[in-house]
Amino acid sequence: MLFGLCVQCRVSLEGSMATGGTSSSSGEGFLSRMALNDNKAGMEGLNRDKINKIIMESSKGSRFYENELKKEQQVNQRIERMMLQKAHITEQQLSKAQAQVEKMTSDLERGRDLSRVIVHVDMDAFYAAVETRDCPDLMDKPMAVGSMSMLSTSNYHARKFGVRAAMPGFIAKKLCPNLVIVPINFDKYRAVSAEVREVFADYDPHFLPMSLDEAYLDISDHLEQRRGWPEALRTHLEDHGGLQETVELEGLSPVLFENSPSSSPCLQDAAGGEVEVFGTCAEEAVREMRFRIEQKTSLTASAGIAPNMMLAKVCSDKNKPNGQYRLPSNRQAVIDFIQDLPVRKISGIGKVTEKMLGALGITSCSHLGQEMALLALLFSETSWHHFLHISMGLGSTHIERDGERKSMSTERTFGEMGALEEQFSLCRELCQDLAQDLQKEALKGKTVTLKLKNVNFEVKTRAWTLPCAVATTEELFAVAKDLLKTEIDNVSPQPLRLRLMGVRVSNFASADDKKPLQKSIVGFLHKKQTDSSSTSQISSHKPVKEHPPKSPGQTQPSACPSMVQQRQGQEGHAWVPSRGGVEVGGTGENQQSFLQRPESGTDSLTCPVCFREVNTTELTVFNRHVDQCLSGVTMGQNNHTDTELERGPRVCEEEVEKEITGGKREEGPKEKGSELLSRCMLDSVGLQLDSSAGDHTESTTGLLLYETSTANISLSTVGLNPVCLNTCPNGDVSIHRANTLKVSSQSDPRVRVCLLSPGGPRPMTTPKPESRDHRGPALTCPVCQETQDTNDLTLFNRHVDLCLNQEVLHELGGLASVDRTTHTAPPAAHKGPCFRDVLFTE
DNA sequence: GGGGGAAGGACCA
DNA sequence: TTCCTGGTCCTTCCCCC
Repeated sequence: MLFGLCVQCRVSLEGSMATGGTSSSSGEGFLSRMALNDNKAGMEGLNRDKINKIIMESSKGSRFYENELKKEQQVNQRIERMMLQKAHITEQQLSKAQAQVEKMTSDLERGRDLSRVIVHVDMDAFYAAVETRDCPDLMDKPMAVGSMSMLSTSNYHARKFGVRAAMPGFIAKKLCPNLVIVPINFDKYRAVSAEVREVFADYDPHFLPMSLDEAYLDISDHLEQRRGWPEALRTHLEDHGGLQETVELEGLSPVLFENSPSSSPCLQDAAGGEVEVFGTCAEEAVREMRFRIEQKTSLTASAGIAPNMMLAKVCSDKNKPNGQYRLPSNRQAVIDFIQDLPVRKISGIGKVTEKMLGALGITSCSHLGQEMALLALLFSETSWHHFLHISMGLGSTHIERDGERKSMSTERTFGEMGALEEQFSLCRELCQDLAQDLQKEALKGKTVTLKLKNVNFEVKTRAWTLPCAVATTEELFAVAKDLLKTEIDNVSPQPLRLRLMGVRVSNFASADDKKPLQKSIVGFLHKKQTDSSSTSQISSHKPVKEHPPKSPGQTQPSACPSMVQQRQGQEGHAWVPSRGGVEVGGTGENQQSFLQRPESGTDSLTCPVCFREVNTTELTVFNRHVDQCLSGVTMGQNNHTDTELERGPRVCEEEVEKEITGGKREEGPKEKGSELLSRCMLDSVGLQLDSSAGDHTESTTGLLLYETSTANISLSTVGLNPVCLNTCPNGDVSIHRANTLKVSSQSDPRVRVCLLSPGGPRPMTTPKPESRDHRGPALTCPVCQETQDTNDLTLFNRHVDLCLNQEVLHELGGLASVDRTTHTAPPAAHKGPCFRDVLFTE
């Protein structure tokens, strides 16, 4: 393990923290949460009092110390509350809880699985070992990797002075003035880690890396095969030139395999080199793995072998460094092993939990088992279930691979920063970095969180959830900057004095959000069929056969936001509705899927690759077309030109953007821009406006007016900038696939639709900060351009709708006028921000 | 009262 | 002079239905 923040905790309430904030084991007085944790390999027998005194003297009075003090007091208050609760527990409650615990225990016992052989491998003092290997001068010196601010790990010489991971370098220097601090070099460690992982893969191709220096492996299948292996496959040549010499010179770790002597002696190979033959059992396989790692990297590893992940992790620490430990796969051995194990040894029990359990007199896993009824009454269900598993020696026997990522973030610590420009500039940089990371993994998330740590080490997080997933720098920054501004306003006129800023994206709502551009066609189709919340009606559409997914190099370009949005929209993502205008993502009957027959009633299906209608309802024929399209994309030889397939929609967008925002529109007649916009919008989804009914003009206010009886209009291409839309009375307008507008009307054959074109005549204005609350972005009406004196999103949406209605009606000949400033309507049913709230800020 | 979002914190490497 | 970074999960609080 590297960099674990493992500070020894006091385990009783008697500490004076609760009263005065400091306690002492030596009469000197110190914060227990800051005291040295010497429960680590190479730190046995240290003078803890002396070391703690130095640590406290270096820290006392600092802002960090004050904050730690505050946190310690909070924990103590938690413990006091818990003890109060405990005092009120009745015998009856306890026996009821006991019955519950017993039932669960027997259920868990029945499900105990001892069949797997799980290995946890941990490289010994990894970063320090790499640096020492590459710079032999460091061999006999106390050294650590990190900076004066923070150390990542230390070698065994340094540990003798109390220097360890997660300790600031300046304190380490006080403990050990001769300490050599080597700057961290992640690239180097990554390269070595890759070599180690190559070895892991030979034993479990699906191993689970936990960090650069740690991994879990399930070697059950390997052992199965290994039993039949001839000796030659289990024989490895020892490289004397590198490793062994180094290890002996370093004196950092014991001689190879000191703790797990080989079952077979070294033999001479034909060339005179020494070879090592390994056996077929689990210990031998792991010993071989460690041998090969050492041969390959000159670095040593420790390992634990057990029937589950929790136990394997504990076992790997048992014979560290350069050792291994196997816990036999039988129930009694597991129970015996767990009995005296300190709870703090268990992954997941940190200093706070240890302290809380300690207050109840629980320090070992056997105590945990004895007090389960009490714990069931004092802790949450999740917590006591976890405790019960630990007390029974149960853990995961299935190594979860390819677990879904839940969030992605980036943060930076710096010297005090108070200047606004600097803060906003950094915020943008962070958004940019994060956007790049998101792009690498093709991720988009709905929740953007800003993390701030002030100079007093107080951490604040402020989050905002959007109706649709975002990923670009601008999208992230639009939210993050508003969150930041709100925090700045909150402390105004004082400056916001920061020492850390971070931006996080989470709430990857669905698999489609995560990999919007890597979805197979069958996934695309199935999504539509299985998503009950989707608006699609796959009427008459049976499952379509699977097509091979495109290779990474053939994925669609993701650089263009509107295209991404469009593709997402095709996959059924809802565009959160605003009041009064169009209803989106609902269950309206007007909504269609791509595979739905066109409104015209002709028997055809729309190809999801080329977006064209195929005049058939025969799925085999349709599939053949899709196949051809796909292979055309793959081979670059489609019925359609490269330009159409690869650049078509994109080019259209660019043309549109140029038309709208550039000089073209002003150069030529207005109709030209409108025509191009219309054509491109429709082309981009392969749909056509009914020319006999479609008719549109551009107004002086930037509104594009459509008159049509039946049409599908893509909004994505005009989505480069905010788009508003509304309808005239009697228009049945809906958005399906999130960005395609469908227009039809039973009552009026000529429905009129209005789109507010992007880059319209009115620039967005800066919101008035004083009119905002702390909950989110400022609200500026995109129609009247007035910053609204309300924080209520419902009222704001209502205002926008009213403004739009007025604007539209005016454009279409005018009916009734609407007072934009009146907000008399009942509040809308939805909560939270809508699409507009996000886009129409600054 | 339950669901869900926001905020904060514990814990990990 | 100086105490990290990036991630997951859980708890608590609060609002809304």
